[in-house]
Amino acid sequence: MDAFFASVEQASKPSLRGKAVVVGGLGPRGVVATASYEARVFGVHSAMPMAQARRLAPNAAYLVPRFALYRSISEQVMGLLGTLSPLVEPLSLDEAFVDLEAGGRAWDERSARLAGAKLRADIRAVTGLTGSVGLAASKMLAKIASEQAKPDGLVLIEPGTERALLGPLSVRTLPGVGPATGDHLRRAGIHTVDELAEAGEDELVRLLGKAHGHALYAMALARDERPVVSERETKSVSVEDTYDVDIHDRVRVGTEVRRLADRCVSRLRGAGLSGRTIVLKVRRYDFSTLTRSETLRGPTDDPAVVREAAARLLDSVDTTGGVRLLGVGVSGLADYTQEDLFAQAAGAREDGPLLEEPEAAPAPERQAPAERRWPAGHDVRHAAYGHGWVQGSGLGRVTVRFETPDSPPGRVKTFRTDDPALEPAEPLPLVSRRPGEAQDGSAGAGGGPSRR
DNA sequence: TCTGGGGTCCTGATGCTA
DNA sequence: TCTGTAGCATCAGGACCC
Repeated sequence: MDAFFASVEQASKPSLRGKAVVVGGLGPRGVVATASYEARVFGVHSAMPMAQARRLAPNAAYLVPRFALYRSISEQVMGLLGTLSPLVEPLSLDEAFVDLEAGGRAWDERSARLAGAKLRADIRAVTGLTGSVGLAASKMLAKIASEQAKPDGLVLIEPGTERALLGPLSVRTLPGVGPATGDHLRRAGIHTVDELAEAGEDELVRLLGKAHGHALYAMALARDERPVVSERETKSVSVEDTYDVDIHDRVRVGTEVRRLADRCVSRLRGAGLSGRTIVLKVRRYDFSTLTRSETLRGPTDDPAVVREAAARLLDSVDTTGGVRLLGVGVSGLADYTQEDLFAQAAGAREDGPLLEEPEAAPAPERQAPAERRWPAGHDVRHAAYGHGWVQGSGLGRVTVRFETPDSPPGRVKTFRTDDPALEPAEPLPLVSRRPGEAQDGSAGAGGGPSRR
């Protein structure tokens, strides 16, 4: 999907269509999750600090992500992919590989193109959004093709042309080559995929280590035999919070770690999992990050056990100077719990039950005391004016634009934050459905094989 | 007012055990 | 019984991805 989060926001808010939209954390330490193509013109891109984005594009709309909405749209799109093949490998909410051969939907260039074009039309019909399709003989090449296809396009890499196409591209084009590896290779005089291939396997292994060296050499020769895997087991579950202001108080650090442990266990249990290894993550005031872990005798999903382990790990960490981030994770997962953990839990169990927290609970320092919160971009309903979304709030006022996905751009009104006529609302569907129409979007989808 | 959150995979050091 | 070693598990950190 193209600029997925920002596109969803533009589809649901007519006044933002064609405008620069930036979705991400709005706190002092937020970063950009997605920028619309209009915002990218100003140099705004993913992972950029929000403060920098605001300097570059002061007039853009800044919105917080609405993951529940994105997830529901993602499910519609994945449903469409599922009609193409039993082998669909989601990479994220907005990306997936599809093995079209396994679905019997494509057998040559023409049928593949047809399938890809139909898929793009179906995505647009069902979600109102644009998606790009990369068609190729391997996952690596399909991924590169889809990057080239964005936005709103389709690119097919013909068999036999792969090496000629890859050769002149930057090594950074290859999946798995990030800033560090890119720098490493540049210092060795390797800039392009051709130069990577010329360097030879032994040299790449020497430079980058065994696994990365072999893998990169194979990719440079356009060799990628990795299959599309539809079922992937979760390997770890973790939660972390970055605090608006560094925490110096050791007692407070302990409280936050317990809270994170509970949230982590909550997620673990929600997934029906338990785990053996507890991991504590601490990012200090100077951005240095350290992790400490402890492996138990058996898997647990007991909040008291995880809390205790996290507290023990915290004991071994120096937090003087302050911490900006804390995280708790569990790995070594199993889909059962070992009841035989009495010895470990004996001292901890009296700590009481899991403190359930709502998913979007704000960290305490972000929470305005006893005031209703109106996050930018979230939907609201007003008794007199109908459906709208929060354009901004502060100083006891909230500004709302009244419009819906299929209305023209709407008018703006400002209310007191405690106005009883105003209440939070569920997002509306991006594409209005006619009576009797299928909700799952599978009607008419018969797409074809494309790799993604 | 630089630098989120949730993941995966790899590497090297270290210690245990057969 | 002692010693050397191969292999494995654990731990910490780093790179990468979306």
